Amino acid sequence: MSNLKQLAQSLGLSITTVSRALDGYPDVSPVTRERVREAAALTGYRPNASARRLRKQRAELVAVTLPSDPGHIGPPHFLDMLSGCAEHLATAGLNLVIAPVPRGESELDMCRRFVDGQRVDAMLLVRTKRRDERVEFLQARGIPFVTNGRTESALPHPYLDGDGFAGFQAASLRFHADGHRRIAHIAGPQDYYFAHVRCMGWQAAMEESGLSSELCAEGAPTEQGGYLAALELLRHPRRPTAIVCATDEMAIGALRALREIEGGETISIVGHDDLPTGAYTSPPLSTMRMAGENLGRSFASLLLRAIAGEPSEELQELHPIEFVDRESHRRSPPNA
Amino acid sequence: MSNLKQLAQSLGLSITTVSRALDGYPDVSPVTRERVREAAALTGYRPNASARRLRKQRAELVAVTLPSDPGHIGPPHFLDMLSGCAEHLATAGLNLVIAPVPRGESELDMCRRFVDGQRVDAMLLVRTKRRDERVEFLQARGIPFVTNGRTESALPHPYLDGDGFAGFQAASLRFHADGHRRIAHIAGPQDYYFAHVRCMGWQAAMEESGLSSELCAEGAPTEQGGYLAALELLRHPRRPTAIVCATDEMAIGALRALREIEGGETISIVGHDDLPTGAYTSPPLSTMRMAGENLGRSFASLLLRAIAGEPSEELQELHPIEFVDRESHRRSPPNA
DNA sequence: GTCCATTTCCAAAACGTTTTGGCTTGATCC
DNA sequence: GGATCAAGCCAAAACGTTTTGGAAATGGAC
Repeated sequence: MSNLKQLAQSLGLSITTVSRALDGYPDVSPVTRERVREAAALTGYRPNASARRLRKQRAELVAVTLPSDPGHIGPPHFLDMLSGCAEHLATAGLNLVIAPVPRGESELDMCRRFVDGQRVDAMLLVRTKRRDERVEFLQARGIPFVTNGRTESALPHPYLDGDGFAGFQAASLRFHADGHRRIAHIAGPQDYYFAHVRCMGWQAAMEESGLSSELCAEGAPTEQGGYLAALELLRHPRRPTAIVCATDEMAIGALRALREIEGGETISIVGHDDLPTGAYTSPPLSTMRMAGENLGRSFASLLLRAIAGEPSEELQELHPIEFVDRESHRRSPPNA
Repeated sequence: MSNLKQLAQSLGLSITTVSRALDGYPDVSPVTRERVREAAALTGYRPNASARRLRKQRAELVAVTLPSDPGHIGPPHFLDMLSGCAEHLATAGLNLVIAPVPRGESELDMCRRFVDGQRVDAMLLVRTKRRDERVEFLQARGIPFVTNGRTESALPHPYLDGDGFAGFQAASLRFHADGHRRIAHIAGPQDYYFAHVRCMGWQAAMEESGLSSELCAEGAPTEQGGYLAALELLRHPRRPTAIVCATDEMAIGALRALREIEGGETISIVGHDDLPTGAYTSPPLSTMRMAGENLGRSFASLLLRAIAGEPSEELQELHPIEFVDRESHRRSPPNA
């Protein structure tokens, strides 16, 4: 509506003075400062965002790219995370834009568009792959970014991740300690870092316990993927007595498979993500979760510090994994 | 990186010509146009977003405000919807920013901030209440917007909604036709339009069938809310034999209550939203859903048409509700 | 050769802010 | 009384685009 020029004219002051008064510069007398502020509040003046952005050479925007597999963008609580992130970014005057990748375009193209048009000050990357071309691109361009999940990039970069290796190792060892000797893993697609590292954690536990690593089935990171993978495992001549699932969604699909197969209810299972729904499945799903609350806020904080120029090495958070014990991890103990 | 001036200089042309060549104006000769385009593609030139926005007086942004109840922002597939919306908006050069409402601030304040700073060209409102101050504000300001869900506003405004009344009426009548005579409703908070209208649909069916409307319990629109409401209903001296739940999340909570109570497994239940998880509950949850695919795209389309100035009356979509029959709606038929 | 129309290009203004580098004014100091 | 200084204000430039209103060159008609 109103702009600085009109406000200045109505006050009989220059644009400069009004601008500086509102920004609290010391070279404006307290009395004029107050006068300006009152007038601004009265007319509901707010600086034009585009103009400020142009002048300050900052987009005041952070983008997060969303993979566009229909139906499954990360875990359902992902939006909560984004929301928390956006909320914290807003306190620094930044807004979060969501940028789904249209079919036929790569996530890299998306990044390029945002970066080259100077549309964003930083980017948030999710679903990192072990070798992630987005990371390489942004590193080359020198654009601040934070990833949700690590990568195998040669150069260090800011990330926030859970220690999936330790988590899945511990979960598998727990099953071993409970007497299980045939412990299976339902793995996610191995080009994703998180899926790979969880699988490695399970494998390490198997080796450590002297157990076989043959009971591993890979599937899509969805209920359907978990369901199919579980069916595959259950076809094995010597069935597993416990299953460690890469995600809760996969675990929920696996639970369905267990219900459909005779004797399936005696098989223990554990997932990862702590989906709200997990408490309401039958049996209630035992699971794991990244420790720490309000992770969105942590992402925002990392982003802001990356924008401020802090070195990448200091912007890496590896959170421990904690167990959420419900019932599915201790069904009838194995007697074989 | 590079800007129009540099590009123009390197080509020995004026800024004007380069700009118009890239925009395909007819007063640039085909040969120079090609020359310019090649150079632009080569250097990866993209116009500075802020500058264009300032000059064109458009923010190229649409905001969606997110209520900040921790843990529950609409149904889990909400992000899919937003993603679809953002994707379609992007084809028109608009980006979608998510704007969670910080504690201590109202959704109205958020709207005001975005609108007065000319940060957005339009807004998307979710979780509409029957009387919604955001709607009133935006109408007064003349800012384009679309709501997810109707309101009781005096003036018409663009919306996209499911016909909850008809859906819940039909679901309740189906139970009646199946022989149920004690049909309960688990309702959401009644100041939300969707919750209110679903409750009304159930009530209408009760009247139509000559049944009592006493079996109604209200709760928070979460698993927990549904769980508690179900427990309340089951304490009634003459239990319901069927329950119509305002949302799937509430229905999933209610299912848990049914499992905990003796004889609960004979009670039929139906939800609304068609959450992916519903197919994996025990029993698989029968539910309802708004007809139409890619609703996000519909939202985007409505937004674009609202920005283009189409009258509100033509931007109202009321989608029918369709049933998704799984198992929970036909447990052992009532014999009382 | 003159005139007109068409093609092709461009200088300058505008969008609304922030920031630089002053300019006045009045007080203080010697 | 002149030099010095601080306080308070401001004109103008800059950010990078789009758009307006021509200007120069070309070609054709007479």
